[in-house]
Amino acid sequence: MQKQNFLTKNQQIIFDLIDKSPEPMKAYAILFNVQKKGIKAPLQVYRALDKLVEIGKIHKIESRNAFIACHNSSCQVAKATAFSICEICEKVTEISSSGLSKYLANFKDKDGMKYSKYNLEFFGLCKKCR
Amino acid sequence: MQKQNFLTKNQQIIFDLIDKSPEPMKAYAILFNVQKKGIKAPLQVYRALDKLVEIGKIHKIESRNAFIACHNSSCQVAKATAFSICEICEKVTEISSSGLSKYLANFKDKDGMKYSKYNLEFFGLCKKCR
DNA sequence: TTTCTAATGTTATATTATTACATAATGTTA
DNA sequence: TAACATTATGTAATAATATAACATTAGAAA
Ligand SMILES: [Zn+2]
Ligand SMILES: [Zn+2]
Ligand SMILES: [Zn+2]
Ligand SMILES: [Zn+2]
Repeated sequence: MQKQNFLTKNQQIIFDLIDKSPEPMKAYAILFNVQKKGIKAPLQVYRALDKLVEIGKIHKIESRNAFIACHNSSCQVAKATAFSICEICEKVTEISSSGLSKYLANFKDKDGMKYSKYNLEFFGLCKKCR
Repeated sequence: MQKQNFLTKNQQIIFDLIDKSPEPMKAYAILFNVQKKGIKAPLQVYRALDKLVEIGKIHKIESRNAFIACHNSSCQVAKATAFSICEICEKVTEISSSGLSKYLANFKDKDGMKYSKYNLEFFGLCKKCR
């Protein structure tokens, strides 16, 4: 379940673009690409991005200020995300490891506090770049 | 060892400011604060920040575009960082858990790849805000 | 001293993101 | 249906974050 939200026109246009992209897309690159479809202003892009992030259709790669589509179709990881990022070619892969997500969801800080929301970005070299 | 690098004048001024701050500081807040000390331009701040991050004296909180001093005096975690962030008061605490850092350093992705560099940001409510 | 490198100073500009306000579409309830 | 609330859109302006380019200076090192 989840993720069956209906998207509005702008949200769908922007999601489709990100979903087709082999690499994370930046907001203004998205804007440039959707101008021919009538989305003319940054705010229109950011509003769609905010919503798409909120419902878990896309994720923001914080260290890159870029967005990728979620391909963890089965999960509720909208707010518990992990990625590997290649420092040469900038390829980003979403990690879906139940071991990792369990470990992090059960991690307790020194006050005994647990966190269900987190973002983890691993950096290294991808297969091609090694 | 490490972290015994000598800082230049600008680096020291900016580090001292961040180190005294109880919360993460943003680049332009730093700029505003150090203008009376002769640091007048954004680039001077960003250059010092880049260097301080590189040598591990400070860390960037990617989701907030802000910087905090490292207080893990003993460790080499300049490039393997974890934080908890309060979503109400924005308090940020650096997590130093050898269990967590070992787990992440030994984590293998589905290609068997390990990563010694990572950034993890947990989100939740701090003690005060709960 | 000469040379090399890292750091600095300065201006301009690029990139990323939000505020403010008006309008339209959609959903909910009476 | 009408009335109302909520969400999404359109548009312009601007704020906030970050870098490019180039000249100069300070230190290290040979
Ligand atoms: Zn995902
Ligand atoms: Zn690569
Ligand atoms: Zn640290
Ligand atoms: Zn708090």
